[in-house]
Formats: sequence, structure tokens, C-alpha cells
Amino acid sequence: MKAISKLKCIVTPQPSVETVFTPLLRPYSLTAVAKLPESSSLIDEFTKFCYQRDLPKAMKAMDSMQKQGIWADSITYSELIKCCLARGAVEQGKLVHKHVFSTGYEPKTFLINILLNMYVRFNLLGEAQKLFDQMPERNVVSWTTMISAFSNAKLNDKALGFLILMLREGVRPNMFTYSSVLRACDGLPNLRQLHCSIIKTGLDSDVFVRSALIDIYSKWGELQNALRIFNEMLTGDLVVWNSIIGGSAQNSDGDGALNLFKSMKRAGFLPNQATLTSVLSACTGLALLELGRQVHVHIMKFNRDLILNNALLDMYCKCGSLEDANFVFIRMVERDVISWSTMIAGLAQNGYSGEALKLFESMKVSGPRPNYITILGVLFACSHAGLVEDGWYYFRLMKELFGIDPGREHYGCIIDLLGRAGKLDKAVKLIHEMECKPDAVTWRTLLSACRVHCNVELAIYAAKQILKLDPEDAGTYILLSNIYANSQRWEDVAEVRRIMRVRGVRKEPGCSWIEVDKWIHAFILGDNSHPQIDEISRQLNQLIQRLMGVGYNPDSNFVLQDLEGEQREDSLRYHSEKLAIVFGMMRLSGEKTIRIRKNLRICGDCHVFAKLVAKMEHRIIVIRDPIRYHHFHDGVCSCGDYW
DNA sequence: ATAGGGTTAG
Repeated sequence: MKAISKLKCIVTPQPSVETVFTPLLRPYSLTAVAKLPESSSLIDEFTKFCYQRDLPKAMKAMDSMQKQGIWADSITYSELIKCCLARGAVEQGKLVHKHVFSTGYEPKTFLINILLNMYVRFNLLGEAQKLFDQMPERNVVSWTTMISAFSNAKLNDKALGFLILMLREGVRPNMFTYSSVLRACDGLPNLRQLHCSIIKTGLDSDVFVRSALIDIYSKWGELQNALRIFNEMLTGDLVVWNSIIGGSAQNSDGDGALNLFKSMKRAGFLPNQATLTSVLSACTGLALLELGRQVHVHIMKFNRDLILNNALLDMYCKCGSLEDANFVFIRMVERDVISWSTMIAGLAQNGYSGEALKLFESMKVSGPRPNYITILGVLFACSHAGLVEDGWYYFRLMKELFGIDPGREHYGCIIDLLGRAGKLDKAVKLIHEMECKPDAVTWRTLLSACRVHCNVELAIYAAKQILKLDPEDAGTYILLSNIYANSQRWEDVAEVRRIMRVRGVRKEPGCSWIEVDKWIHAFILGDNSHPQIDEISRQLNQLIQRLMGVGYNPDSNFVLQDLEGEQREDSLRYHSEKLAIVFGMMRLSGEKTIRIRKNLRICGDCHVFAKLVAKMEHRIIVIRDPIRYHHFHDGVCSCGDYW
């Protein structure tokens, strides 16, 4: 009411019925204010400062206007707010907000939306929400601003809640709304529901909505749907390509990602940082070191991009080239917690535990605060180096030292640590004491330890736990039946085989990949389609003969280690990694490292074989299986024969 | 005035 009286002094309007009852909803024409001679010069000054982006002078002018009870128009205020935003001037922004609301006019929805947006950009969601609640009228922009604020803050429930309220109030979402709210989906049913409404409104033709749809379908693991949306598109932009390439890479379809990347270039798009990050991530997944190196050459111009550098670092780590990884790491102009975690875990996984722990020490001194994943790498390093005491120390004190609660994966590392040290009973005890429920991975860790330490009874127990949680796990069935066979428990063997048949579980054939001269050669157990297979087999047989001369016995009884179920002697002889190693020796010059990626875990016989080849033939061999790295050099393996 | 894409573990 005070505001109203002020207003009357300036323009002295004839009060109508409406102005008496709804003064705040019916603003007087602002031109009436500007016409007053004594105020116009001040407003002109203010306007000038706003457009000149002279924040201090504009704020001063605004203050004088406030004292005289005169006001400028919404456009000018919106300029001033832009100026506050550009300078990060939070306090000044709040003053503008106060000023705008003291005019006695109800600020236009347009102007309040700009204020809303200002609070969102300043990350003051509470203020934004307060202002939003006070708005007499909210249009699609107001709602969308709130939805995008909450979905960016990962407060998905709130973002979706706003969409529902908006619909209830009869405000129709537009393409801006949908492209924001899609990121806040809480599951596939929800996503399908949103997708339906988008199709009904015809907004699925918008490129922003499309890229958001492609992205979110990929994030929920439905790459097929993402591809369908992508393929139905007639025109697209770089972001849409990036969405589908990134989606493929994230859903472990590296091949698909690389093919899409080729198509994208053919369609005339220039890749940017986001594209190249996904391409690197595809190389990482496929262990394509040489292709990754080529990408490295092409991203030199983006060498200040942190995310891209992190992806590059990870590529070198996961392709087993720690020299290159270190080269990238030390040259990075900026390193965040991901860079450090990647490097620490990379060193540990590739057998450089000491270096990993040293790096962690320097991170504690001069790096960012370690997070959940950093600690995983540290525990893994301790486990790998057999540092039981250090591992326990970090595990027990991680909450106290770094403020991180131990999760299932941390327990997994400690179980691995105890298992490696042969303390199986302690490992089992820990599993039963875990605060979070053990999952199949947890039990598989225990099973690994049982395998190495030949604890049959505990292995059977662990295998049964795995199968309860993951009834499709072919490797575990095979392992279980092998254990029974080894103990002559034929009825149990038959039972396991029967369950496998009933559940339709089929074992995946062992497959190894090796990159030679920009070609990827795949060797699949039982498949003879490689053009040089005869020569490879011949050389493999010769090699086996040579190795037998130094004590290699291919008929080893690796029942407990044979996760592939390929342990019959004839197939053992032709395990895919053996073919790949021989092929690598044939095609790669002596000083080159033979790098192989495998889909299944390496068996004990191949492990012995690789160690001997490395020693006898003076080759460095790196084999990456789904969870561990094996660097074979001079008769020893970086895994310390524990995997 | 409001919108979409990239990196660490599992």
C-alpha cells in the first residue's frame, strides 16, 4: 500500500475500480513516468549506463531513482541484470531485484523471468524458488527456467515435480522444456511416457529435443532406441552426432561409435572436443592404442581441454601404455580429481603399485581432494603390492581422512587384498559384515582367491552365491562343474549342466583382438576364418615344441583356473590369446610390444605360456582381460600371478 | 527471457 501512495505522487492517475482492487496486477503505463521532465534525465542517464555496462554508475543512478520514486522500463532493467551476470555481481543483482519490486508496479513476467534466470545462474536455487513462488503469473519460460535449474543440479524429483505442476496449471511445455526435463528422467517408464508426449506435440522434430532423447535413451542403456531416433532424423547438427557417438561409446559399442564418427566426417561435420572425447573412449574400450595415438595427434589444438585430456590419459592407461599416460599427465596444464584418479588406478592396474601410491602421496600434498574412485585405486594398489597393512589403514580411515564412506567396491578391494594374502576366512568374515549387500562382483572376488589358494569348499560356496545373484553367468557354471568333476562328484556335475540347459545359459567363446597395421585381427576359439590361420597354427605348434624343451607342459591341470571352460587339451592349445600372440610375433617387429585384448579372463595355461614366450623370445606382451592387466616381461607377469 | 553432446570405478 505504501508503494501505491508513492506512485500517486508521480502520475496522479484517476483511480479506477481495478486499480483499487488489483493494483499489483494492472501496471500503469510506464511511458507516463518517462514523460515527466525532472525524472527523464535521470532515467536517461541510468539507461545510458546500463547499455554501456557501467555497473557502478548504473547502480548509483538506480539508487537516486529509488529515492525519487521514479522507474525505468523492463528492458533497461534486463540490461542491468545481464551486466550483473557478466560480472558475477550477486549483491548488485539482489539490489536490482529489490528495486524492481518496490516500484508499485507489478514487474512484468518477462522481467521476473530474467531475475529468476539470474538466481539460477548464480546458483542460488533457494532464492529462485522463493521468487518463483511469489510470481502472480508464470509462463512457459518461468517453468522451464526452474525445470532446467533443478535438472542441472541433478535434483530430478524436483524437476519432474515442476513439470507436473506446470501441466496441472495448464501451461504447455515447449521444446525448451522437454530438452531440459528429459535429463531428469528417473527411469525408462518415465522416459517412454515423456517421449510419447513429445511425439504427440510434434516437438520430436526439434534438434535439441532429439539430442536430449538420444542421450537419455543411451544413458538408460537403450542404444537401439537412441539409434532409431538418430536414424529417423533428416537433418541434424554436431551435437546430435556427438550424442549418438557418445551413446555408442558409453554402451560399449566402440565399433559402432567409430563407424558413426566416420559417417559424421563424411557428412561434412568437423569434430569438436566432445566428439573426440567419445572417440577416445571408444579406442579405450577396444584397446586400440594405435588409433588412439592418431587421435592424440589430432587433438593437439585442444590441448587445454581438461575432459579431453582425461580421456586421453585413460586411453593410454587402459591400452597398457603407462609411458604415454605419464607423458600426458605431467604435461596437463590443469588436473582435476578425475585426472589423478585415472592415473593412480591406471598405474595400479598395470602393475605399478608403488608408483600409484607415490602419486597418491603427492596428490594428498598438492592435488585435489580424493573422492570415492580415487580411494578405490589406492586400495587396489595396496592389494596388488601385497600391502595388507596400508590397505587396511586406508580402508578403516577413509571416512575419517577423506570423508568417504566405504562402498561395495571398497569392500571388494579389501576382499581382494585379504584373498591375495591367503586370509580367506577373514575375507569371508568381512563379506558377512559388510554394510552394503555383497553383489555378484563381491563373490567373484572371493572366488578368485579360492581359485588361487585351491580352497574347493569355499569356491563352491562363492560360486553358488554368484549364481543366485547372476543366474546367467556362464563362466561360473563352468567353473563349478569343473570343480565337481575334479572331486569326482559326477551327480553334481550333471546337475550343474542340467541347470545350464534349463536356463539356456551359453558360454561365450573366448576371443582375442590384436591391432596390426591399422587392422584389428580377431581370433575366436574354434573359428578358422583368419586368412593366415594355417601359418599361425604351424608356428604356434613349433613354439609350443620349443617351450616344452624348457619345461612347459601344456596339459597342465588348471581346472580351478579355467574360467573359459576351454580346458580340453586340443582347445587349450588353440586358446585365442595364444593365436593372437603368435600372430603378433609374426607381424610386429621385435622391439614392439604385443598388445592383446580379451573378452574372457586369461586361463592359467595361457598365463604360463605368455610368461615363457616373453622370456624365451624376448618380447613384451600385454594382455588386457575384462578386469585385469597382464604385462609379461622376462618370464614374469605384472599381476604377480594373482588374478 | 527458457534447451541438447564429452572424462575416472563397477
